Amino acid sequence: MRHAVPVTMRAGPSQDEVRRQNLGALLRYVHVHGATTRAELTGVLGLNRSTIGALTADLTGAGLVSEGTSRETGRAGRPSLVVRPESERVYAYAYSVEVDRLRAARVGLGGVVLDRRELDRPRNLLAGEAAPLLAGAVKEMHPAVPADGVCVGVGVAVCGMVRREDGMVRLSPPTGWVDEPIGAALAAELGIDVPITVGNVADVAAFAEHCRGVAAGCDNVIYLYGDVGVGAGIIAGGRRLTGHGGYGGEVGHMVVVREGTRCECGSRGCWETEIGEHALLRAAGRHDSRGRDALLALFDAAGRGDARAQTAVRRAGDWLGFGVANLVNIFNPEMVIFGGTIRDLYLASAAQVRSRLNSTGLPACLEHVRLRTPQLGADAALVGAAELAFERLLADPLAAA
Amino acid sequence: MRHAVPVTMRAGPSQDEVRRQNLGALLRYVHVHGATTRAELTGVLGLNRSTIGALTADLTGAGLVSEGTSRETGRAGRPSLVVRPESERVYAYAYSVEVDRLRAARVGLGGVVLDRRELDRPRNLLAGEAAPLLAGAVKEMHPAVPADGVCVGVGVAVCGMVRREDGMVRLSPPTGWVDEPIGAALAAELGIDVPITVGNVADVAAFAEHCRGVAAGCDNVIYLYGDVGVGAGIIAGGRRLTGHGGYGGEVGHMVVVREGTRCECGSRGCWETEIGEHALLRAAGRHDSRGRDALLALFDAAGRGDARAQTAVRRAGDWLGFGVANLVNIFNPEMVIFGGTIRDLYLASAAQVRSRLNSTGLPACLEHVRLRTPQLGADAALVGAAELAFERLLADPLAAA
DNA sequence: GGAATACGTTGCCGGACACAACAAACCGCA
DNA sequence: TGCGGTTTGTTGTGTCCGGCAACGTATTCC
Repeated sequence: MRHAVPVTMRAGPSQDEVRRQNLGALLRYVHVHGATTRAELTGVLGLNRSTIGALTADLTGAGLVSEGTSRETGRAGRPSLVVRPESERVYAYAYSVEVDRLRAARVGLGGVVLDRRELDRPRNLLAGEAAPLLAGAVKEMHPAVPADGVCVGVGVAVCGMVRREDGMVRLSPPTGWVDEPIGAALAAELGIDVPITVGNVADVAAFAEHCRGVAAGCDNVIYLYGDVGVGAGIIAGGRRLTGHGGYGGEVGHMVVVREGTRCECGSRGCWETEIGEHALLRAAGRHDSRGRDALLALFDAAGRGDARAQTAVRRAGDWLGFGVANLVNIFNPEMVIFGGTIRDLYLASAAQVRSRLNSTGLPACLEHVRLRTPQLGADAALVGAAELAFERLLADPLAAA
Repeated sequence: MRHAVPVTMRAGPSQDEVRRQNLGALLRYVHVHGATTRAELTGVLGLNRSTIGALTADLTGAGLVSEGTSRETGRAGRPSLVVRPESERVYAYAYSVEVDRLRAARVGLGGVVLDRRELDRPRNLLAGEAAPLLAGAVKEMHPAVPADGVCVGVGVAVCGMVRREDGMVRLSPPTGWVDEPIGAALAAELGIDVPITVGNVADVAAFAEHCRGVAAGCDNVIYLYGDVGVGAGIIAGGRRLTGHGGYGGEVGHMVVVREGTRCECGSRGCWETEIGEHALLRAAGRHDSRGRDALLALFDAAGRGDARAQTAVRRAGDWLGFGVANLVNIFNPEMVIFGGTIRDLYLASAAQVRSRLNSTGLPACLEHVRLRTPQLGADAALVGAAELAFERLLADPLAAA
């Protein structure tokens, strides 16, 4: 008996899909690389001059890009027109829900942060209460939007497990959220009729670094992100690894000590019980402190020679290298990026990380791994969240504009 | 300073690429699903009747498919022509290099094994010596090939880490291979001028199960494969996870016990030191035996109530569930398949596996996971290896034929 | 045996890109 | 300042591909 035939089998693209893809490729290029001459686009996209001309005409007509004369090139020949993204006019709203902060930004096409608001987030603030605050920030930013501005979408970054299909936050120990429908709540609160996409912080930060950060051009990347817990955004074969439900990348709950410390997730010995914020502060005897500042103070103390702090940091660095080695063996990535608090831990214990990585990783997998810290800084989550929204535009520029 | 512009940026497909993709989609469909009526193809591929007609005409002209009248359908109307793959004429050679066996097969388009040879593999047989044997098997099979037969490629499955770019076997503890260029050796030995693709056994078996086995239609799959060691073939987002160099999926060397048993890879406490063949036999006190038969005898003894065997099996089952939980948390797959000796271990200790998986896996990740055993049996590696070779044909049918 | 149904085939159409020819803009040099 | 060389934008033409509609054909049902 033959199994059920899948309803959709990807056939090749039809005529107009070719056009959509080419428009998307052109727009994506100027979105990622900034203003670009038509001559350069011809070379990079491998299309004919006339085709590039037609594509830019379409995009200009839709108000997504504008053309201008280039600065003097110093070379002979007619100067090529420069295509630049309409960063001021075409934008997305980006949110980041963090442990103790709510952040909102208006991000222009091309990845520029045009405007931003930040609020403290009281502990135990649920999605239903956070949504009005976030929507309020947007309303505050609204007057600065040009009259002909067009919002192409909303992206949200949350430090938790997000169901891909509807943006439900299934579990987020740092914020205390369990099954909080932040996507739906925001949709109800914001009047505007644009799609809302929710993603995990580590995922979107990885996405951002892959688009326009250290990992540009790398198709196999693991981005470790630590706040209270530890998560990963994984790029495999150039695409985000989301898993079936959208929960992929929960490396913080990879168990590394069989009957180890109890974890918030209910299991024991998870990786984050060894390299997370709590673990480090506890190991250093600082049971009462918490938060990123406390962690930085700890690293600082270790740097200044505090023996107990040093022991705790080295131990955590060793565990960091251990987990990274496991991930490297599983994924064979080209680059591992240490973000959030993990960045600080890595910088404070690079020797331990490398040592353990080299002893535990398979030689072949270690050959081309580069260990890096993020390039985009604190805005990575916002830029990445906006990137989620822009994806829809880039997939079909004319329809979304 | 802007980073270096990537040399290639995927533009949309050109005109003839559309044709290639549609030809590939049609050929892939009949390759995977067997003989199909043109009417059904019209529905599944979403193309017009006339287009399907033109595509099949092209493929028929290239000798890749043939058309015939269908059996009576019982429905009114003119019966649709049936498109079937030219399984007898279009074929690939598939090899499998296992611990103690060398296997070769001629696999027809559609995935049918047309002919096969098996040889014992003496321990310590290197690639340079294996290649002539494998080539000899092909020469033996040659007389049975029809006069107008066309070989579209060669695929090789090896139980080890394979460099993707050139098919070099970097490390294969079971066979004792280190940096053995099996791809190049086979290319030199076989006179035929066809591309040779080498892959890891677990990878190709996963590929086969994803194409035409239990995992058909599942886009996020982990296929665990055990022989002496343990590896995984991983399908993420519908595509094989190869990693940067091709070494992805080495889950057997995920360390689960920090300073555990020494592993052949040089590290300690790797997962396969707890669930591999050696580990099981050792734990059951059967230090002198080895190989799959010994393992089956062990499971048999456990099933009959042998206390020591039961303890060993349950313990290994628990570790199996433990590692699967880690992988499920990282990948959020839709299905986990237990193949090779891991299949037997799973069947002998399903209760332990599930119990540990449920206690260690994150609830959200466990929601839709299905645990399965392979559907393709012992031929999975050969069929999968052939699939590697067919991939090139399916990507551009007319050029490859 | 005729009506109904479903399918293959053919010719035509519009969309998309490549190509070639021409026009435009810039540089360098005399 | 003027001219050739160079590079690029623009426009018209050609080719390819898939959709569409009309027609012919093969089968079932009544």
